[in-house]
Amino acid sequence: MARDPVASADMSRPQKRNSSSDTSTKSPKRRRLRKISANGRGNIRESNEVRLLQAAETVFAERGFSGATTAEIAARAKLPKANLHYYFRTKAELYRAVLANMLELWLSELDRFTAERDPSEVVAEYISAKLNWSRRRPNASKVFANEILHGAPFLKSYLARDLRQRVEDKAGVVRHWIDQGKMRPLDPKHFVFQLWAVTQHYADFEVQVRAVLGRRRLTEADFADAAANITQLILQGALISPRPSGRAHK
Amino acid sequence: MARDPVASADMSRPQKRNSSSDTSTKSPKRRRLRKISANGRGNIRESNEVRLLQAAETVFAERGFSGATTAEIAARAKLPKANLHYYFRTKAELYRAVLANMLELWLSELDRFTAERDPSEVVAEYISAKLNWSRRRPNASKVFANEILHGAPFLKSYLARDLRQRVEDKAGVVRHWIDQGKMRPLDPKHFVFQLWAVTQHYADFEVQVRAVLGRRRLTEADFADAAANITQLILQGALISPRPSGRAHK
DNA sequence: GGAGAACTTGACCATTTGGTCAGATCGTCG
DNA sequence: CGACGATCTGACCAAATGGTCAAGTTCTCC
Repeated sequence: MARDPVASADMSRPQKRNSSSDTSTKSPKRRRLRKISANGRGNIRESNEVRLLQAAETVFAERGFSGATTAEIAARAKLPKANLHYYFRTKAELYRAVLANMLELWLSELDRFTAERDPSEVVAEYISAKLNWSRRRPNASKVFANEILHGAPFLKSYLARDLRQRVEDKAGVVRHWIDQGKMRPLDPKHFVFQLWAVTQHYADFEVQVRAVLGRRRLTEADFADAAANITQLILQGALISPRPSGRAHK
Repeated sequence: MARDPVASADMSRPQKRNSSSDTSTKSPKRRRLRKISANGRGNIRESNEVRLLQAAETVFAERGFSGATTAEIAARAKLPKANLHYYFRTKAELYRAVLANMLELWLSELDRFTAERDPSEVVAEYISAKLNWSRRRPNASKVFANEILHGAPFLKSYLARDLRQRVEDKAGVVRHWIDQGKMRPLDPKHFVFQLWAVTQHYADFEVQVRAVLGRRRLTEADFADAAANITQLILQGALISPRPSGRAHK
């Protein structure tokens, strides 16, 4: 129950004109205040919003923002189209909600990058976690990829503010590890890009991966292979395993 | 809009132009037979097709297949829309042309993977080459990425045939290198995925990269940094540099 | 029990958009 | 020069689609 992802949708409620000015959400008009009778049960709104969000994630992933139709989303959610527009006034608002819904999850994955921890452990964990997202929620990744691919009309400010800051911070941690001789001297930001690239690839380019591997679907084993390969590549390529010779470790 | 653009060859659209005058010479799949007067100069058709293809690449990259409008493409090519449809009967046909136009270039880059050559040299070259494509023709990469992202409706067969076979072949080469102790024992296909992922990332996720790096545009220096990072990561992570002492690694 | 909010939905509508057409105009070659 | 195909293009059109409405139906709570 809890895990209400809709919470983040808050910011997308009072949506209005869009285009590229996303931060301007001033909420000029409070949406119908939801009664939400304390009744712990049967919150119709929540139930329907979740269904719509899930359907939307799938459709947006498959068709992109322009290619997706509210009719198809509604159909997939098994609701009449007019009902979809009752919960989400516009396609853009629904799209925003889907994005917000996912960013919340992603951003936090970088939290484990802290100077005190051991980089090889952190990196291995991160790869595993991101790869898991690619496996469990490929559509979320695809919607995000599609958004970025087309110039991030809705996420420009998110990228420039939150994400940039976050990476800036974590780059500091990586730099610290480098200074400590735990990592090779590489550019921290590019290192992060590389991590993102290889892990998200399995969701975004899933069709290609499947075609090349000759699979009808990517199996758990395929992801295990991917994880093993990526981990080895990154750990060997970017980390410096504590050698008996040099300075102490841990 | 057409539900499924895949329709491999939906040229069934009867042009109903007339009933005979066209010599009914549908001989080769080729459309209207181009006179191509030996006139070495001013081949109008070619000139216009090129302009349309370039405009289309840009628009498809920015908007995706569904989001792109033939009107915008035509405008960008500075031609009336009807003229666009004179050269490319449908949006799908134009889109196909854009894709084909690029695959031709990409597929060949893998040619350098031959057993005789030194892997570290080959890989470094490949990374550099792919990264160059990302820099010089980001739109081509984006159109491709978008196509794959949405299930490769137009490229399914290409992926399953040509690409798969090509990777299969090159995987053999990588395996050979591994057997020779020149590379670490990794999965060859996943290794290729990793190469693609990190290099194309700079074209497909350009906006994100720019945002995080705080650049208005990615500079040559940025790509140099990327190349250095990727090369180090991959070479250190996947190759085994000839050690004076025994080959014992690990 | 019933007032009013929350929710539902079929019917509509204004735009957008891919694609067509028929009548010009241009270019080339015998 | 004249024929004829290649090229050009403004005007259209039918289908698709985002979004609106107003008339219901269901819930909640006093």
